[in-house]
Amino acid sequence: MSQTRRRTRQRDAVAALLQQREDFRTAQQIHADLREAGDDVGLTTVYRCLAAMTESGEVDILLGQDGEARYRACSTGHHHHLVCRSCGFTVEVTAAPVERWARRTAEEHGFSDVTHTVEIIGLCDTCATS
Amino acid sequence: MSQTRRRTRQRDAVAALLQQREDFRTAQQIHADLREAGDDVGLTTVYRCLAAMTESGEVDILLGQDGEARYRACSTGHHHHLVCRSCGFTVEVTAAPVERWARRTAEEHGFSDVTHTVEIIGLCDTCATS
DNA sequence: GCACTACTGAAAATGGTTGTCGTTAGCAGT
DNA sequence: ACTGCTAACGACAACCATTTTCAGTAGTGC
Repeated sequence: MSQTRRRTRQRDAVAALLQQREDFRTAQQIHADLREAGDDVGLTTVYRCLAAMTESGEVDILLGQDGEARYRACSTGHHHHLVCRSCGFTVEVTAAPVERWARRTAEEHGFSDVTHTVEIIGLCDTCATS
Repeated sequence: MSQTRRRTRQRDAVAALLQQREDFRTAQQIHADLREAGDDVGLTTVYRCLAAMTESGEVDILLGQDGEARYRACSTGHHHHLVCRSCGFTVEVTAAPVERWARRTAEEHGFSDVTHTVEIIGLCDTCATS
C-alpha cells in the first residue's frame, strides 16, 4: 500500500532536462539529449519517466501529425499552447473565450463530461524572418 | 503530365462507406467494415484512398491519444468537431469566437502562418444515459 | 483493341511505443 | 551501517499502426 515514489538519478535527469528546455521534444530526442549530456538513461526509462510525469501533471503531451508524442514541462494550471512548427518554441496561453465556447457548445448538443484540445501552430518571429 | 485520377471499385467502396457513416473510424475499422459488407479492399489500398481523400479535402483526420488516426467524410468548409469519446458520434461545429481568439493570440506573440486544432471530446446524450 | 501507366494488395519493412524479466538500488525498519 | 522489500532500471523482444516494395491488374485515352 505504500506507493512511495522513489527518487532516482534517472528521474532527476529527465526532470532537469525538461526544466531547462522550453520547447516540446520527443522521447527519443530527450533520450539523445541526456546521452549527449553524459546522463545516460535507458530509452525505456525515459518513456516511463515521461508517462509518470504526465500522469502527475508535471508535463504536457502534444501528439504531432507525424504520430510522435512530444513532451514539455508546463505550468500546472489549465492552459493551451502556441507552438512554432519549425523550432518547437512554445508559449503557454489561456483562452477564457474558448473555454466558454466549448462548454456552451457541448451543452447545446447534449454532451457531458467534456474536455477539449486547443493548439495553435504557426511560425514564430525568429523562424519567419530567417 | 496527365495525372488522371482513376475511378476504381475500391475508391468508390471506401468513399461510399464514409458517406453513410457519421462517426470517426480508424483505417482498420474501415477495412473490416468493407470486408464485412463483401467489398473486399486491401488494407494498403484503404490507407492509400484515405490519404488521397484527405489531400483533396474530402475527409478529415483526427489523431486520437492512442496513436490511431480516425477518418470521417466531412463538409468541406473550415469547421471543428464535437466527438463522443465512447461511440465516436460526431457533430461538426463552427467557432467564430475561437477563430478570432486564435488569430489575435498568434499576432500578439509574433506568430505568422498559423493554423489551429480545436476538438471537444465528451460523452454524447445516448452514451451518458446507458 | 492497344498501349500506357495508375492502381492494387500480399508480404515485408519501418518506427514509435510498450512489455518482459533478471538486475540494481531507494527507502524504511532494525 | 545492515537487511529486506520492492520500485525502478534497461537491454531486448514484442506490438501494432502505417508505409514501402514490387509484380500483377485494370482504368483511360487513342
